[in-house]
Amino acid sequence: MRWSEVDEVACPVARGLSVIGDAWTLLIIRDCFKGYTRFEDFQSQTKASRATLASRLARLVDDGILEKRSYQDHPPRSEYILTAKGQALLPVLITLSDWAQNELGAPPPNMKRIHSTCGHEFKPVVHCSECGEEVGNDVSYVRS
Amino acid sequence: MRWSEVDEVACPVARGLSVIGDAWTLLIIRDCFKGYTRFEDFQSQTKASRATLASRLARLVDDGILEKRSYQDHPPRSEYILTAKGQALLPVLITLSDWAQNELGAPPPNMKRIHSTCGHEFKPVVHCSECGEEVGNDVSYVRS
DNA sequence: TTTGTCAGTTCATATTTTGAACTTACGTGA
DNA sequence: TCACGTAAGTTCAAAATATGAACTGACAAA
Repeated sequence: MRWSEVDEVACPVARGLSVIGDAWTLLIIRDCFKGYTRFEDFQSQTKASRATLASRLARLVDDGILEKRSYQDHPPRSEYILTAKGQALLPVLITLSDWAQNELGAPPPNMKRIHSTCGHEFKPVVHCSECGEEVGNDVSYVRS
Repeated sequence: MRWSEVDEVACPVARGLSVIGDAWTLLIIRDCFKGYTRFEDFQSQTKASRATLASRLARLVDDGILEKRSYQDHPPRSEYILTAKGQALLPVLITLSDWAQNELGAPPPNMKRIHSTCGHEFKPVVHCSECGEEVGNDVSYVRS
């Protein structure tokens, strides 16, 4: 099976990965969260080749993760903005970043994550929707 | 820059993606969480080509995400088990799966996620480590 | 007039991925 | 004993993708 066909698999992880699971894509989205919006920004931040970058951006627009907006007509210039669908990826980025820091010894990001409501820099803590308690490694999967 | 060089970038997201950010890798890890351990299992579940699968498994072992255990010597047969580092990826998989279900309309997984401590199927809810309240879209990033 | 910016595209060359067949070593049933 | 079946890969040629560098087009600033 080609990677381009994973979107046909009936599994939410596979479907998610068909959109954001290849090289460079999540790096571009990370930059969107940092506030970057333009082609040249993405190029200098990710260092992906220009051709790859152009194709990734087009796919993300196609998939409704980014919105392409023209900010000038002559010459045509565009910027890319996260849609709601794209913004909903924040938890994925957060958990990935935390995993890399805890398990790979990756350096902390050069950005602080602030909970706007309380104003503090924070770590995300996962709780159980049913009992309200914090969830750690006490998760298991059973066939349904 | 080649994708194989992203591991040199000083950013936790990039470092994380250098390990799990390419096609097939996270799909293999998903299967590990489902309890699969063998080459043929991964092949029939992911449908990645055998060559790609072999190279991904080797990389995951190299990176300490999976442990390769021999379960028979003649002929040599191995199984792959998640290490603690690998198990720590569960939140990434959960958030990705939930995003795909909510935003892509992906079907629910064929597995139930159980909070062993309380015994219920649950949804993960992210809380703020500082104020304890639930965190939604009220997250912002500022340069530090 | 030269240089710079921006959002790409084009191109020839590398690198990766693909499916299919092959390998090795055993077990099973006829 | 012979033909299959299983398992974990490897090998191969062909196809698909990615790469860096150069180019484009339209403008702006020095």
